[in-house]
Amino acid sequence: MVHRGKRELILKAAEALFTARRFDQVTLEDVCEKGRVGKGTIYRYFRDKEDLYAQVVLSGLDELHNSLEHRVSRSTVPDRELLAIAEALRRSHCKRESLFRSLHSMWLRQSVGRGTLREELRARQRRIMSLVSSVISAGVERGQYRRDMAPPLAARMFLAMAREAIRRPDAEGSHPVRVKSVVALFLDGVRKR
Amino acid sequence: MVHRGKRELILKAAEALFTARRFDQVTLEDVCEKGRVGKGTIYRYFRDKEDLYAQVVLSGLDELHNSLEHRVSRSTVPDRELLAIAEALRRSHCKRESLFRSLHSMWLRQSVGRGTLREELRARQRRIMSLVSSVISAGVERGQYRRDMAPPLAARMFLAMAREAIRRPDAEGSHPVRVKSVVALFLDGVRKR
Amino acid sequence: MVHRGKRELILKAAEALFTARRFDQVTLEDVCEKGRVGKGTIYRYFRDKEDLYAQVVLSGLDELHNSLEHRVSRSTVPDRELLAIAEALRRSHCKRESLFRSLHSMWLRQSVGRGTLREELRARQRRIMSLVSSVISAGVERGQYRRDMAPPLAARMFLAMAREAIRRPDAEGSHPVRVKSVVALFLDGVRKR
Amino acid sequence: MVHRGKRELILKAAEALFTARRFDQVTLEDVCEKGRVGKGTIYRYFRDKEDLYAQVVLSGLDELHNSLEHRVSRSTVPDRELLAIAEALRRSHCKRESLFRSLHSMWLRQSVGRGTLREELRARQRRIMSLVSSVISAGVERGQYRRDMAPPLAARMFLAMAREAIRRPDAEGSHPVRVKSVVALFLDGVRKR
DNA sequence: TATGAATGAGAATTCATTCAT
DNA sequence: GATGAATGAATTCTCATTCAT
Repeated sequence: MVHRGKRELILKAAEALFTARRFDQVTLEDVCEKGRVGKGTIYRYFRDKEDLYAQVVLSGLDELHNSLEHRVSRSTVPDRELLAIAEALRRSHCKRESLFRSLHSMWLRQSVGRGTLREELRARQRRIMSLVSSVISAGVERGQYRRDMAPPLAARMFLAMAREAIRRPDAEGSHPVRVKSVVALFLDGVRKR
Repeated sequence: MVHRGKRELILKAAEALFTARRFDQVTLEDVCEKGRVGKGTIYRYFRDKEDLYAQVVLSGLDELHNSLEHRVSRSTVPDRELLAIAEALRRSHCKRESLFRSLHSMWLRQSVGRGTLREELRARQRRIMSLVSSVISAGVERGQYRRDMAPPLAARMFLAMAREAIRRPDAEGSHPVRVKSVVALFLDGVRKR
Repeated sequence: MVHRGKRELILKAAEALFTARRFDQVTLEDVCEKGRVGKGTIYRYFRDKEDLYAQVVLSGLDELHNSLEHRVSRSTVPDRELLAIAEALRRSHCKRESLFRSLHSMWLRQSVGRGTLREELRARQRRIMSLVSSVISAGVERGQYRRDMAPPLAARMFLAMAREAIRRPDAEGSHPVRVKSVVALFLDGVRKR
Repeated sequence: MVHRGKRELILKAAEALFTARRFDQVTLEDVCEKGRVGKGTIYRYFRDKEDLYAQVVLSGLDELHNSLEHRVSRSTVPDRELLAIAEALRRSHCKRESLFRSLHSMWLRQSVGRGTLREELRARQRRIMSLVSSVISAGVERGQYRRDMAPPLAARMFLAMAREAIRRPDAEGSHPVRVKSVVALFLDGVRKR
């Protein structure tokens, strides 16, 4: 952390705060204090509070996407790739504990940003989605996965499960174990044969 | 809708608004207008804005739980019960379109309520969770479901998937169809045999 | 306390509260609770909160005046009468501990009531004043008191001293003793002869 | 009055207003207007309205104390010092007409401030009291004043009389004259010899 | 007459945003 | 560029007052 631009400093501080608390419970003064910058400085890098919030989310999604893409591009066995993705999500989660939960909740809440921003957010989400979807498609094409399960829907389910498995509260087993169980569940279901 | 207590009126109005917008984007004046009550009336029934918010969430979770419990208690075939639950979730969603998404995002965000309220919220979530969990347990005991999949974890996955399937944006297929697909996925996984 | 009219009930409750706290720190709800009456009832007997306040003050001054008048009319030795008045003030103080301080502070603060009320208040104060003043005048006429000390001014001083001697905080000696000292001071001053 | 800190500006404005009207009859908007500052500025210097009120009182007492101390330290004849104090009180009164009455009424009313503030207020009052008390003690030690009159009690009486003499309403004689009469009364009493 | 639920005007307070330094 | 004191628009919240029962 030799030298980081003010913008980055603010972004980090805001990320930590927006994740821990609600939008209205984070004041720009909080951000300044945490980021060790003056109040006016924020306005040099971000249009307003809303913009800062959006940038936090976007940068988080970008980072997540990069981390996933990196994993996926290597292996070519779908099962393994899915496990790798789940693992990547888990690591990303551990590294940025806080943001993850925040992203998740923003993922749902449509009310982030107005106009263009909203669209950009959607685009990032779709990008991640289709990355997973493409892995499943590959599995279907190779004849390993069921043809009657639409890959985009399956991808959404996969991500939903992965996220849920990673979230903290009072769940059984350690993270890595749960992640493995979940991938297994996704692959074979709960029903006995 | 002959006569409904003011409290209920306020709750309904607040539910609609809090779901559509962020906490800070809903003013109490909005709630008054929508609920056709005076500004002060809110404070007769709720300690403050924060409390109103919490009550909205709690009442939503209660309603959901009741709806699910009603479904579960009849059938005794786990597969069918799971489908029934998914259906109940879907209907609950359609009936209270808005709240559902809100609940979902609050489910994640830890920042609802301080002290007791937080605990109460947790309790409701767990109650719903264990309802589903018990259905899966029954399946395991009957030898229909895999023994190596912990029911509580499976239940969480099931709910995560169901929620995700029900959420609106740009997904393929109609709701009922997606719900069925998802239950199928949960039961048998994506892998071919 | 066989039966007391609602008006009296409210007055008593208000007196206790207005004395203990600032005008704005007493809500009509407090008064209702203490007086065991409904909120609307207050408005049957008093125009508004301001009026209630004024009535509390006026009734307190009336009671004080009656108590003093009673004492004065008997004795005819000014010295003794002054002592009697001081004693009466002290008793009145003990009996209605709270009101006394309140009266005292209202005595000063001009901001009680608007228009007629203000005048009425002044009238009561003057009535008490002149009662004491007449005692002093009598002393002057009898040649016992100095002719160069205007009775009205002396009366004001006497009351100011008496009040101060009676007020609570951290003063030396018991009440009765202090009262006696003060009358002595008023009669002969601090200077040695 | 080239440049005065905002804090001072606010304090002056508040002092004038709080003295003329009751606490609840002074709005912060009034203070802003009078002080020519923005509404938010008040909150940079004072925790809340209550705090502003308390600071007004404390600063008033401080100023009064300084003014008295200045007078007392010069002369060494008790009689003259008492007259000087009374004069100082009168001037302080004329200079800050309004505050004086306010101070007086707060002096009595216990309901200023909670916790520490209350204590601070008491401390200032005692400081002024003991300043006067020390002058009287000196008189006693020099054999000029009666030994049977406790200086602290006498001091309280002196201040009570001085205050009363200075207060406006409908009193006979000009201020300076009344002040002199009062000191005379304090020194020699009303009784003829 | 008595009541207290309902009301909304009005005040305190907060905090994003600006701008002189 | 960076800063943070100053601002006031916007919001929450209180509570005197009304009025249907």
